[in-house]
Amino acid sequence: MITVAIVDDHKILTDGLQRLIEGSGIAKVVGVAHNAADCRKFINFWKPDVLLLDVGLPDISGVDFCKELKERIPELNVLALTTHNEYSVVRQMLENGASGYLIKNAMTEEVLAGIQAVAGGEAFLCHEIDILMKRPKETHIWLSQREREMLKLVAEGLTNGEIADRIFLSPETIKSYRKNLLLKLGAKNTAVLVRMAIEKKLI
Amino acid sequence: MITVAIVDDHKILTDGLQRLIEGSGIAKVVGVAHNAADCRKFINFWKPDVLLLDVGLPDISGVDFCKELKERIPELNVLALTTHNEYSVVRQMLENGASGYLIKNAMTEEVLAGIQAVAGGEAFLCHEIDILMKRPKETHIWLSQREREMLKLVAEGLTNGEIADRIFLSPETIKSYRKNLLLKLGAKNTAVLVRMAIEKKLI
DNA sequence: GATAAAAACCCCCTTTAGGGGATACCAGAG
DNA sequence: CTCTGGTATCCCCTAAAGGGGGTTTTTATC
Repeated sequence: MITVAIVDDHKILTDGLQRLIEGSGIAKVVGVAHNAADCRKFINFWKPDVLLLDVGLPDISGVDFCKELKERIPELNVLALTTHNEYSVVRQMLENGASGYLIKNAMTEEVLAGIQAVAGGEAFLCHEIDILMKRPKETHIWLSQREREMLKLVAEGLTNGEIADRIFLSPETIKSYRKNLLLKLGAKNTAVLVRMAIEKKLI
Repeated sequence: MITVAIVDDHKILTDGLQRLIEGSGIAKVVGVAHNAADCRKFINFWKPDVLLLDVGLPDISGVDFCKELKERIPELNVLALTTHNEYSVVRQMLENGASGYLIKNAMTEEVLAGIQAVAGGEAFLCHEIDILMKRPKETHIWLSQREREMLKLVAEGLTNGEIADRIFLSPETIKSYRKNLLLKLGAKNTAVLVRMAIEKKLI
C-alpha cells in the first residue's frame, strides 16, 4: 500500500482527494497539511511515499518549497498538484525536484496513475501537461535569470534608475534589458509586459 | 433531500465534492459540468435546488455567467465557490444574483451549511468572506464603472490617446482618470497599477 | 435644495519610457 | 575554433507618463 501525504490550502479539495485516494484501494493518506509550516512539522513523522504538493500555498512559493523539501529529504517523491498549466511553472517545478505534475482539472484517474508512477520512482505528467511540454520550444517563453530578475523589479514599479541603483548596473543596461523583454514577450509597453508576466507566471 | 448541481472545471474537486455531499446525507448531486456550455445545456434538466458555481470557469467569467443564469432562471439559488477572497469579486457576484459565497479553502462543513442555507432561500457567506465583507468600507478599493473601464484599457497597453479615440473622450480626461487611479490604488506608476489591478481582481 | 460623488475637461512642466541603432566580453556547444 | 546566448554598456531622439494645479455638468442621495 502506497502512503500519501497531501499539502493544499483548499480544505474542500484535500477532503475530497482523501476520500478519492482511500476509495481507490491503491494508496492511503497518512497526512494532510494546509500550509508549508505544518508540512515541515509533520513530514518526518508521516514519511510518505508520495507527497501531493500544491504550488499555490499561502505561505511560500511552491517552487521554493519543493526545492527546500528535496534538499532536506532527497528520497521524497513530490507530485505537484496545481491550477497552473504554464510552461514556466512546470519547468521550474521539475528543475527543483518534482517527480510529477498534475493540474487540478486533470481526470481523477490521472491522480491515481500519478501516485503509482511517482511512488515507483518514475516521472509522471498528466495528459494536458505532457502535451504542453512536448510543444516546440519556440512556442514557450523562457527568460534568463537576469531577465526574470529585471521583470520582477519592473513589475514592482521601479524605474530604470532605481533598478540600476538596486543591482549596481548602468541605467542604460536596464533600458536594454527592458527593450529586450518587450521584444521577447511581444509586449507593446510596460503595462502589457507586467500583465503578461503575471498571466504567464514568469514572476 | 436537497438537489445540487456542481459546475467547476477542476475534475478532482468536483469528484471529491460529490462524494462529500452525498456522504453527508443532506443533499444529493444531480449534475456536474466542467464548463459553462455544458451547464447551459443541462441546467433545465437537472433543475437543482442549489447550483455550486465556480467563478474561474475556462469559457466565461463567473460574474457574467451568474448574471446570465439568474436572468434565465430567476428562482435558481447560486452558491459561488471560488479561490478568490477579494472584495470586488464577492461584491460583483452578489450584485449579479449569487445567494452565497464560499472560498475553496473554507471548511468542509461550511459547504454543507452553505447548501442548506441557500436551498432554504437564505443568504450564506463562509466565515472568511463574512469577515472580509464586514470590514469598514474604507479598507476596500471600489472603482466606478468608468474607472474600471479605464483600468482595463490601461492594462491592455493603450496610451491615453488611444483610449481617448476608443471611448470618444479627450486625452486630457483619460490623463485625469489615470492620475486618479494611481492615487486611489496607491500605485506609483502604470506597472504597479496593472499589477494591483490583477491582484485585487479589479479587471 | 444642499451635498457629494462621478464624469468630463484643460494647462504647465519634468521625468521616464520607448524606438533605433551599436559595441564588447565571456562561457559553453558544436 | 567559431557561433550562439547571456551579460553589460553607450548614444540619439521622440513619445508618453506623471505631478501639480484647476473648472463644469450631471446625477444620485439626504
